[in-house]
Amino acid sequence: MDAAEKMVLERGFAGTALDDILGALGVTKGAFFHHFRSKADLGFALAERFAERDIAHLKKNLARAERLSSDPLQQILILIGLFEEDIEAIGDMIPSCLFASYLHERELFDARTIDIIRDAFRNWRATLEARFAAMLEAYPPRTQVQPADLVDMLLSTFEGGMILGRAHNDPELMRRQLRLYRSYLEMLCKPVVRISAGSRASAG
Amino acid sequence: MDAAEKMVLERGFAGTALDDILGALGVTKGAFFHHFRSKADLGFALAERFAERDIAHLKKNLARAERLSSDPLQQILILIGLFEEDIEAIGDMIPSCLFASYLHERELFDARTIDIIRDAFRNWRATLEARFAAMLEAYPPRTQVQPADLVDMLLSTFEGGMILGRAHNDPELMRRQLRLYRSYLEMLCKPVVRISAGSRASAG
Amino acid sequence: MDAAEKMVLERGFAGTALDDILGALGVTKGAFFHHFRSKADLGFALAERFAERDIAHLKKNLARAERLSSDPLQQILILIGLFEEDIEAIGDMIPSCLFASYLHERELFDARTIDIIRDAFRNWRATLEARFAAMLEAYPPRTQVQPADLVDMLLSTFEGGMILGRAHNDPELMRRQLRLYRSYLEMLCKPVVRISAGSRASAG
Amino acid sequence: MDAAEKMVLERGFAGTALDDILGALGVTKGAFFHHFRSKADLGFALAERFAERDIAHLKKNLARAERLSSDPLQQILILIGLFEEDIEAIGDMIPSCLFASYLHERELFDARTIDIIRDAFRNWRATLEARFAAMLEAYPPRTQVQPADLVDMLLSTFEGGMILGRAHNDPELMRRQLRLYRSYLEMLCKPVVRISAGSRASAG
DNA sequence: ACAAGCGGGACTACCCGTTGTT
DNA sequence: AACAACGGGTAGTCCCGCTTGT
Repeated sequence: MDAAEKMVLERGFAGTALDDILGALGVTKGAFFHHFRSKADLGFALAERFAERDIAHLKKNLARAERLSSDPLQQILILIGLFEEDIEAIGDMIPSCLFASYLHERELFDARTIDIIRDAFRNWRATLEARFAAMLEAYPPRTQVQPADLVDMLLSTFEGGMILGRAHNDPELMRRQLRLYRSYLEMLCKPVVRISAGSRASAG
Repeated sequence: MDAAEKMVLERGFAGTALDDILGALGVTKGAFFHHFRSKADLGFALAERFAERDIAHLKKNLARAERLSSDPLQQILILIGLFEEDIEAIGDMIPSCLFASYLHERELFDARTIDIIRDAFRNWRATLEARFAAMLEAYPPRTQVQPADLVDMLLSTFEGGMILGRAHNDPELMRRQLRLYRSYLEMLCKPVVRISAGSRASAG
Repeated sequence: MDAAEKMVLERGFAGTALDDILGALGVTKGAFFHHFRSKADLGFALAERFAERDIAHLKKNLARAERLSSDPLQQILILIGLFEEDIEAIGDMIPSCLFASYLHERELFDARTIDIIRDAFRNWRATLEARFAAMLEAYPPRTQVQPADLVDMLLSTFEGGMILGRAHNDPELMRRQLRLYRSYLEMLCKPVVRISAGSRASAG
Repeated sequence: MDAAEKMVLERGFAGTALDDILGALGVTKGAFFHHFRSKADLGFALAERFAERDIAHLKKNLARAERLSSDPLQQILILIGLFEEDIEAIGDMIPSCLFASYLHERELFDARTIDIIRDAFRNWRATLEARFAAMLEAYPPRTQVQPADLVDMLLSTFEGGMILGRAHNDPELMRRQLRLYRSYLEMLCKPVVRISAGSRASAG
């Protein structure tokens, strides 16, 4: 199933033949069709599994961040940092998102599968929106922003970063984008300090 | 060819049968294979065309932005605003990027086609990096940032915004993200307002 | 598979559509491609099978000839006679050689398939050369000849005879050629009769 | 047209696409179909041309042989020698016979084209049979043979030699077979001369 | 629960011949 | 006389899912 996911991420769902997956795994058709009703069913299961792992990953890092700090801003900054670490951990491989892949072949999937994807993204929002709201509450932003948009911006940084990373074949690219996003949040939430002369804040 | 692109964007390349494209256009296979050596050849031509239009679109908006202001920061802010307008103009349809689609089926394409994509992204960098550098020169940023990363962040906002927009079926999403990106640049480059009372920055 | 061979022998490999073969056999394409990777693979299998039968046929007749006589010359003459009988047995049908057919479409086949053919011909040489050498040893020939060339001459008589037989639509033609070949060997190996005046040898 | 013939000899007629021939020649379809009604028509024309050249080649060498000697046996031996020379002249290339090629795809051709081939072979017989008869008349053979069979044997040596030559990729093979054939004729026709002791005839 | 083989259809590619134009 | 473009049909390949047997 990991193998299936990997192949789908490299070739797309339609571009991955069942025979290829099964051949690579040494599984026969008979075995496959015992567990899945159809290829679309496998697609659905892959999406479900990906969504579960995805949200579990988020939850895990979030829990760690919350243990490491009780400050709403710090929690979020740490969360992003943890994601950066995770990406670094996988080395030179550029991660890829099954959801993005599916969305580029949207018409091939039934509504059920697409719902999984939408729910997954909503789950991120549901999980993080309150945290971002708390952060904005605690650190009034210089610009008025919606917590939901900040969550989307994080997800967008993931999705966009993966695509750009693949295009440039640069595993570091996404981490740089995440750092940029983090510095954005810091800047957004850091109160202006200057008294008189035009000194300038320098974020770390 | 527009039709072909549209179908590929909805179903992916492998998921789009030649018959579907040709049937929709009323073209016969004989005619098609007279002009293209293979389906992959069509894929290449689509990528080429998309890259040309993509960069032409950037150049056009960039030229307009440079006519509207001579300030480096303003030019970039206007540029982003023009993109927002363009997105608004297409209404409820959520735009999609052929490059992202191809990258999700990367193994199906030959190196030549993938090169087109990488070159297109490099072209954005090459075109905008100097402008962002000029902007940072004129408006020293609060945080040290690389111009190239800011360009990537713009592209990432496009790519990520399209994916999220599709996931939520929300045509407005990407515009909100672009506005967020714009406000980020403003914040980054706007000199610190000098008030009196000694508030304090707390960096992480 | 017999049907496939027959059709290929009448129309050539490229000239024989898979549909024709499958249609004649009542086999579906799905079934076919389950057993063969490609049409070329069928071509290879046909060549292999033909080579096996070919050499088995030779070996069988050779064994029979060796049982029927212990004289090296007689063994070879008998061998040729057995081939004549076999040809006669198939009646009015003119035999045809898959190898010759393939060699006339050589560029369509991969090296692997062509190797099968070359090996088959070498197999004839390897099997018969020693016998011909023994024959020449026992019956010093009037003219110096190489055993390998005599083997080739036998094969050439087969190949050429089949082609001429087809051209003239004359099933007897090859048998006449084989008889000619046999009489040549007899003449070559029969010691000169010593009489007095210029009498003449008359072989049967 | 030479190019067409060459391609057909390497790939067979069905295996040679019109587009390939035309592409190799830089000719367009329009031009082709002005001169030929169909591909089959080209096939016919190729056969005709090949037959003409073939018989012209025979006639030319025969005329030369007849100028070089007035003895019927010598004429034939010289004729064969001239063919050997011609084969040697083309170097390492192994000649191939369009007729044999066509006969291996017989069902693809109409009767008209096959007739060309049969007539060509008959033409050889018609041209040479009388000469062989004269030879046998002048030099009573040791074995009773039909002149027509000796002609066929010559043709068979050509056809078989070409096939074997290709199989072994040995340009010399056919020449060795022709020499063997020549020595056969010499042996067949040379009167036995010995008076007493068991000397032996040596052909040259 | 799994394995092997098969069926039928769809897909890409190709190929011969034609058509309208120059 | 020649050409570019095209049409219609077919060839080979593949692929999903079903059937049958263990």
